[in-house]
Amino acid sequence: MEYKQRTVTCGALRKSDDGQRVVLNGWVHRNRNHGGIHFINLRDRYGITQVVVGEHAPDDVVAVAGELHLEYCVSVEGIVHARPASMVNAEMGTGEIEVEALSLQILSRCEPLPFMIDENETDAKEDTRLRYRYLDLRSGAMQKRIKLRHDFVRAIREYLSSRDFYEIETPTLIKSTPEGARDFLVPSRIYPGKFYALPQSPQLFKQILMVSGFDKYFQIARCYRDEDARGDRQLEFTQLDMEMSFVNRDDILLVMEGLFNHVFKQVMDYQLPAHFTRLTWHEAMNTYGVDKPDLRYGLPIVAVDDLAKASSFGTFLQVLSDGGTVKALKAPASEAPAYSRKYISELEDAAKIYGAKGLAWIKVGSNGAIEGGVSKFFVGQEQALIQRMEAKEGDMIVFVADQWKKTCNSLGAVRIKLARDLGLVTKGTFEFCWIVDFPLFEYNEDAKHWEAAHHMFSMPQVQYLDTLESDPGSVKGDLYDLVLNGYEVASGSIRIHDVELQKRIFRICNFTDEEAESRFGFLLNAFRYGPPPHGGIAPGIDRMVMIMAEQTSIKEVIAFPKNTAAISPMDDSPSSVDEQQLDDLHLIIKQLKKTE
RNA sequence: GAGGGCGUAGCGAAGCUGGUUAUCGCGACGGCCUGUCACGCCGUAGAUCGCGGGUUCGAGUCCCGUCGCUCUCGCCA
Repeated sequence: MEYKQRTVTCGALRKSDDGQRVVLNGWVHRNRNHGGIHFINLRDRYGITQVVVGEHAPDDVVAVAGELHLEYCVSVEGIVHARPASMVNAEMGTGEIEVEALSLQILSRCEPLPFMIDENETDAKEDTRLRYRYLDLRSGAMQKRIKLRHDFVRAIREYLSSRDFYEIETPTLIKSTPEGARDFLVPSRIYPGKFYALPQSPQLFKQILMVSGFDKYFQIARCYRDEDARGDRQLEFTQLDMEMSFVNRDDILLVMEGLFNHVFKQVMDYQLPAHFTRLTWHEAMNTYGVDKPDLRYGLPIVAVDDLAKASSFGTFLQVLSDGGTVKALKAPASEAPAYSRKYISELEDAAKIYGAKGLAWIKVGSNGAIEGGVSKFFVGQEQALIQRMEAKEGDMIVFVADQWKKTCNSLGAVRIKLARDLGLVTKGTFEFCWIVDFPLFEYNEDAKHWEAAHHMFSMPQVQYLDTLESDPGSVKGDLYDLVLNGYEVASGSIRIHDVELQKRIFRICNFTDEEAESRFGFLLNAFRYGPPPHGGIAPGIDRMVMIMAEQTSIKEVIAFPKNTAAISPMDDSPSSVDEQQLDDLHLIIKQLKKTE
C-alpha cells in the first residue's frame, strides 16, 4: 500500500513548529464532527495531536473525515498551526498546536470496539481486556507501564554492564530436577519417553558459570513454575538472575542496594536510602507476622506471654501450657472504622485465614481502664498491659494465642488489614528491607522428612556445620530475601561449593547419594574442578515493576499474561494438538475428562 | 482441593423486602451542528438477565446444581 510515512510522531509538535508541513501516522482516538468542521485526535505511542479538517479542506479530505471511526489507522499530511490562546488545551502536550489536514488516507479500518481505548485505565473487566489484549495495550495506562518495564530493565542492564557483569543466556530446555515447584515438561521427539523441563530458574547453570570463571553474571531470565497463579504470581515470569564469585553475603546486599538506588533514581527519579533496613527472619516474623513485612507503616506485634500467663483467661493459659505463644497488636484509635462488633469480626476473619481459632480483644477506655472482650481476665494488669502496648484511650488491643507460627501469621494478616482500612499505607513510597538468617530446613509433615526451606544449594551458616544432621530445625542459612512494600521481590543465598557438604544437604533432604548423583551429578562433577566460593540473588522483574507502577497484579505489567486459570484468553492456550503431533512425541493422552 | 466476591445489550453499571413493557452511561446505526478537545442535540436498533432445575399465580430478584471470571488459603525452594 502506498501511503505517506510519518515525519513526526503524535507527541512531538510544539508551538515552535508553527507553519511546518508534516505527516502523522496514527490511530483515531476521538473524532468530533461539528458538521462543517472535524476535530480528529490522532494517537500513537508518543502522544495525541489534534487534526483539523476545516472550511478550507479539500473535498476528498472532508469525505474521508466523514468516514472515520474510532481506532481507524490513518495517515495525515498537513500544516502545523499554533492555536489561538483561547483554544489552547493545557492538558495535552501538543495542546498549543493543531494540524490542518491537506490529505487524509485510511490505512486500515476498525470494527466497533469491545471497549473504549482510554488515555488512562480502561474500565473493561480483566477477562475482556485479556481477550482483546492488543486493544487493551493501546490504553495510556498500559503503554506507560510497558515503558516503565522497559526503562527498568534497561537501567539494570546499563548498571550491571558498567560494573563488569556479563549477560549470559542459559538454556530453557533443561533437565527436570526434583526440587521446588512442579516442572513444565517438554517431551522429546528424538528420545521416546524422555522429557526436557522448562527452568524454574537458571539456578544450576549460573552456579556452573561461576565454576567456569564468569565471576559476575546476570540474565533477564524467563522462569516457569507449574503452580496456581496469584495476583503476584504467574506460571511464567521474569527474573533478574544474578550470581557472583568470591563474595560474601554483605557484598551481594551492597551490590543490590547500589543497583536499585541507581534504577529507582534513573527510572522514577526516586531517591532510596543508601542502605536498606535489615531484619532477621525471626525478628520479621515476631514483629510483623510475615517474612515479607510492609515497612511503610508500623503496627508492630508485641509478645505478651508473661502478661497472658498472669491473666485468668483459660484459653491463653491452655495455649501457653501447650507450648504456644500469645501475641498482641494495638489497633490505634480512629474515627473510621470504629471498632464495632462487626469490624472486630472482620479482623477475626482475617486472623482465621491463617488458622487462628479466634481473636481476643480489649478496648482502652479513659483513665487507664480496659473494657470489653477479655478485659475481665486482666484485672490488676491494666497498667502493665497498656504500658506494654503503648496504648491510649480509644485504642483496641487484639490477641492471638496459638502455636508460634500461626500466631505470627494470623496477627500479621490483621496488621495488614488494619493498615489498609485505617489508611496507614503511604502511597508513592518504596520501603525496601532485607530479611536475613532464614532457617535452612523445614520439616515436611506429609513426607515425614526435612526439606530445604529455599533450595538445597544454600550454604548453612558456619556455626551450624557440626549440627546439620543432629538438629536440622535450628540451622540458619546464608540466605536473604529482599522485600519491598510487603512483597518478596528477591531471594538469594551464598551457595555451597563443596561436594561433600552438598551431599550432606541432599541426604538430610532425603536424597540418597545415587538419586543425588543422577539428578544433580553434573553440578557435583563441576564442583570437583575448583569451584569458587559464590552466591547470588534473583529479583522478580514483574513484581518490582508492578510495585513501582502501584499496581496489585503483575498482569498489569506483563504484555501477554495468563489468567488465574492458567489460560491466555487471547490465543486460547493451552489447546489440544493434532494426533500427528502426539505421535511424533510418542505420547498417548491417558484420559480426557471432558470432550473438547 | 477449599473459601469469599462477581456474572443483566458490544462495554461498564442500576435494578430495595419477588409484581406491568428490565433502567442508565459509553459504543453502534440514522439525522442535525464551523472551534471542539470525554463536543453537543434529536432519533433508532440492540438483553433467551451465564447455563440447568426448583419454589411461586408470578423469578433478574428466593432455593439447589453447574459453568466462567476474580481475590485468597493450600501450593509456589
